[in-house]
Amino acid sequence: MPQDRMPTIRDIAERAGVATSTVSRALANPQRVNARTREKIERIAAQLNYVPSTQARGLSSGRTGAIAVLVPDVTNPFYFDIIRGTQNQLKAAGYTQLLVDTEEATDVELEALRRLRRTADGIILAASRLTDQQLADAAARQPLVTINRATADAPTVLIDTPGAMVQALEHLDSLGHRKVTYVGGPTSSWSTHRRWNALQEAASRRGMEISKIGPYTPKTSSGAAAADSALRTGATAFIAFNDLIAIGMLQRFRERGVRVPEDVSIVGCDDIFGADFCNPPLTTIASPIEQAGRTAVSMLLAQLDPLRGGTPRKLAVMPTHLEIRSSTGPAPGH
Amino acid sequence: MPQDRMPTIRDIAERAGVATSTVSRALANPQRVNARTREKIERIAAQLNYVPSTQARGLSSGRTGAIAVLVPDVTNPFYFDIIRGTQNQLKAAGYTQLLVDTEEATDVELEALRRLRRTADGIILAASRLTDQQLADAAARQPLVTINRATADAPTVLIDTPGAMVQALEHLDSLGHRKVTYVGGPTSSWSTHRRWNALQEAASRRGMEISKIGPYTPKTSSGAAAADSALRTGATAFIAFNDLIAIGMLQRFRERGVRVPEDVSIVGCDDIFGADFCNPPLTTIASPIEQAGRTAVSMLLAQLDPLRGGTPRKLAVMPTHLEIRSSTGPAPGH
DNA sequence: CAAACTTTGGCAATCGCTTGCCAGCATGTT
DNA sequence: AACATGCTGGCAAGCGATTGCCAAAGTTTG
Repeated sequence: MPQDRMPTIRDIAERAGVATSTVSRALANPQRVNARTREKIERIAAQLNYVPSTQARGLSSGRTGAIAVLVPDVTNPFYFDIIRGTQNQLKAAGYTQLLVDTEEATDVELEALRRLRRTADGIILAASRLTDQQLADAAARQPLVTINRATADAPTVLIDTPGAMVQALEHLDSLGHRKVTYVGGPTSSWSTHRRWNALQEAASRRGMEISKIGPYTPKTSSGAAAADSALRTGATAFIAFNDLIAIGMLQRFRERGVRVPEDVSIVGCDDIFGADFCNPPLTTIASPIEQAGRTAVSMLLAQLDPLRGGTPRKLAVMPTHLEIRSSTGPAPGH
Repeated sequence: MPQDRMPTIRDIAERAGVATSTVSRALANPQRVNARTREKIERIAAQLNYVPSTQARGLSSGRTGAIAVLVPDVTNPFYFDIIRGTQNQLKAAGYTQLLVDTEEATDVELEALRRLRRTADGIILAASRLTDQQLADAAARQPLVTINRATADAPTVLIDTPGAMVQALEHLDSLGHRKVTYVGGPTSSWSTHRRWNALQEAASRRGMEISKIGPYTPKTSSGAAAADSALRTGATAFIAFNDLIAIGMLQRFRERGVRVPEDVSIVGCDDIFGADFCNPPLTTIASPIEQAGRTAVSMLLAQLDPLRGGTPRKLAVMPTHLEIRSSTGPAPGH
């Protein structure tokens, strides 16, 4: 692999008969240099197939040109969409995306944050497992935007799932379900508490009976246990923390011969890839996940150079809606 | 955001009363320095919450500590498993993962490769759309490993899908299908040609009739057109380039009232997330995708420091098998 | 035509860390 | 006792870009 020394601005400078500083300016600051000189330099650069060293540039400028995206689990389709959103927007802005999987673990998250302090210009933190204090510390050290984890210390993108939870409850109510169970996500997840609170309140307002089981890991494989446990609550409808769990439950119900939606109804959350083609297709809370990723990037970039970005928003709330498919139906005996 | 100047080895050196070179060595090359000095330095470093600058380190050492992973489409679940695999292994080896979406476009891929020459220590190129010549050039410039794209110029990880394609054909044959259609992927995809060739050969050996339609974009949304077109071939069984297309076809058949597997059988490829819970569950060619990602990383790292890695392998072939579920059944009238 | 600007390009310091080379000292070897 | 070795740690030269400051040349202006 004979990768001969890469050309530097110095090589260009020599061939062009100018100083390196002129080359640097010609490339980064075109109007600072005479058009003829610039063209000459550009020509030589192209000819040498010159690529500036991000490293060296970063050293003097203090920026790395990279933004890190931290997600709890890269394989969770929910985060795919986030990543797709950030990827798009970052590329458009000329940034590189560093993808980090924090394995749903606080310490991994903290360690990543620490290392990245020098490696990335900013961080997008999806569904952080950190405490308020830890988040505040992190935000004080580096530009940060959180997704689905509100904090006073950093701009946040929230997907308004709780809002649609209420819709889901109404939907179930109108189908005659009086007793509903919420299938909770990981205890460390801020979202699951938020959703449960919204549900509780809405249920009591409508005089519906609601209970909670869990916590469950947000994977389809948790669905079996969740399904069994859910059945024991005696509820006729279940609202799952997310689609992964809901899909897992669907599979388990099928195994056990419990018919959906004839015997029980089930509502998922997120409308991830697969929610529309599982069996039966899942009624779920659809969220503009990808857009959340894009918005997070915008908010972060605005924070990075406040000059251009206008007033940086501190909070963006993404609208959601209930996507009714076939996993919900009339309560038995209705 | 008052991120006060970050501590450097110089700060540590001052407090420890040693030279910066000693600090550098204490941190990077522990046995090169007296134990007492080292401990002192380590203590101060911890106390200052020191994080070395990857940039500066890279400048002098010439390595960036980052590996780029290029995939044609981040939202394709197939690549997500690859990404999960690389992510795991890279983290274990202390590398950072740069994720780049090449948008199934040759020029985006080339440009990314160019930029990354200075930014990453090595590249993992999944399902590259490059020509042999372009690949050879890239491989000559930087350490490179390809996945599902064989080339003589770089180590390669291949998923032996063609092997299992033959199994799939046997399976269909034994169910009485005599006429099969292959639903092809993008023309620029090396894999689709490879699969089609394997199928053609196996079909002629077994005296089965095989035809091809396509190309189709590997998304579920292509499935509708694929399904309609597939039906017109008069075949009773279809083998799709990948699960995404297969799942899209499943949906379309359902819409059109074509029963699977009673009327037609369909085989997917990759066994991605969702293949087991779609309706009906998809018979597909299961591949150890995540392991392919891990293997690619190992091969790349072996290439990066040949000292440790032993003989770097030039080719790894991942075994596959046919996962029979419910989308295949006896041919009509059998 | 001189004073006052502008434009253009070079010099050199700097960013934070690594590393080759050397010197001082403690040990070990004849 | 003289000399070869081995440990440690400091000096200083990079790595490849950016940028403040300055000077020479070119333009405007009064």
